[in-house]
Amino acid sequence: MAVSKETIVEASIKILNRDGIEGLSMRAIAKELNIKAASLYWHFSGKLDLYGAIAECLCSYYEMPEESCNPKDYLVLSYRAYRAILLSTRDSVPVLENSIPNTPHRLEIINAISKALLKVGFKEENLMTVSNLLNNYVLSFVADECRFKNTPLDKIQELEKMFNPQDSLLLRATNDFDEQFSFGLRVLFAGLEAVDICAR
Amino acid sequence: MAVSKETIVEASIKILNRDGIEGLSMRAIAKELNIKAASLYWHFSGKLDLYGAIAECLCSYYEMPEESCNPKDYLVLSYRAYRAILLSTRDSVPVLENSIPNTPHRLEIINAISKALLKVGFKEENLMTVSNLLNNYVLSFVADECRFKNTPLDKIQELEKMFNPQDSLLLRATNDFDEQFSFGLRVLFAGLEAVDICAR
DNA sequence: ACCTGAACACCGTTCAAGT
DNA sequence: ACCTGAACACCGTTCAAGT
Repeated sequence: MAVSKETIVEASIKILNRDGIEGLSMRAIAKELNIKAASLYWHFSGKLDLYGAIAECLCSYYEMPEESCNPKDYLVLSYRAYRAILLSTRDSVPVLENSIPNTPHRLEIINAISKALLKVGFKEENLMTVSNLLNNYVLSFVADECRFKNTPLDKIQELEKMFNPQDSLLLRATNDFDEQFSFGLRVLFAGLEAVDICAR
Repeated sequence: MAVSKETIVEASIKILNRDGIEGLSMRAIAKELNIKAASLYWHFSGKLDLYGAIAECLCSYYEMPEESCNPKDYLVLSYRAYRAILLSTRDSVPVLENSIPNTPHRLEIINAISKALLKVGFKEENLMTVSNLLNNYVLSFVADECRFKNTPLDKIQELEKMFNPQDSLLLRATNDFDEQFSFGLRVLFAGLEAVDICAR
């Protein structure tokens, strides 16, 4: 049974979750599929092309919120769903960052969010700036979140002592990631409205 | 004449500016200094240790703004200076991201900014959250800025057409990076105040 | 104290050749 | 259409040995 783009992507995601992006070598993917690394180049032009396919697959699981509700809630729900996808697969952030969002599902997400941003009242000329700001927020938040979750407790306490010689404020602050993520979103939306590139 | 940690870092920065982080291999650094790659391991425990030293060196050029002016201006000037350092050396962002900020100059910057954030009125329990938000903003902004500047014009126009079938709004929006950077900072500060984790 | 040679265990990618 | 063997040009890191 011949492999396909789909089975290669599937195997890649399996390896990502097991070994992280460090372990995602062409040879490792090939081994997972019982073929040789060179064969992968018949399906993909190179590693970045494969990253693009992985990212596209991840984004295909994106659950579009209901159109009906008000556009601001829609945006918050969109970004929550975006984060959920990023959290579902280990090291998804560098995969997304190193691939161009020119595939159907990724463009669909971008378009849906762009439309909602315009509905909320952001000026069209600021659309790219605003969506970049929000996109970077989500990506860097999740990257930090994963780094934190993959750091052993003693290392964290070591770092804590450096930044805050008193006591462990850091841990208390960073424990609830859902709440922290929502907090950041509130900050960004409030800020964007206040700086009145918003029409209303 | 034997090399030292300093000359190794110097050579590394030279290579970064010339070839980017892809070109910064242990062998390339050694060649630049007319030694062999294995020798570097007498000075540094590994590549991440070297990244830490490069980051520390870059941060030593940080120009602390005057203490006297009001704390909010101080913060804006701090983040501008931070961005200036990141822009001064190619691919500095991944170097910073992959090293632990436990060296003197980096801690100095973190402490100075923390103090200013508290002065502005942010609650101590939110200090880490707020400074992470701002730090991530600067890093991801500069990463995008560099990506944009290193992308040939025809590639950019190709992408533009994908996101905005009408015309080239993107280019107009992203031309002035200084202004864009300040815009993002204004958004974040306005948002942080509005979400009233700010005491005043 | 500082450096090297040689090796180990890897990478991504190419390409003629196989079926 | 799909895969392989073999090679090319690299990596980071270790370690006994040299001066």
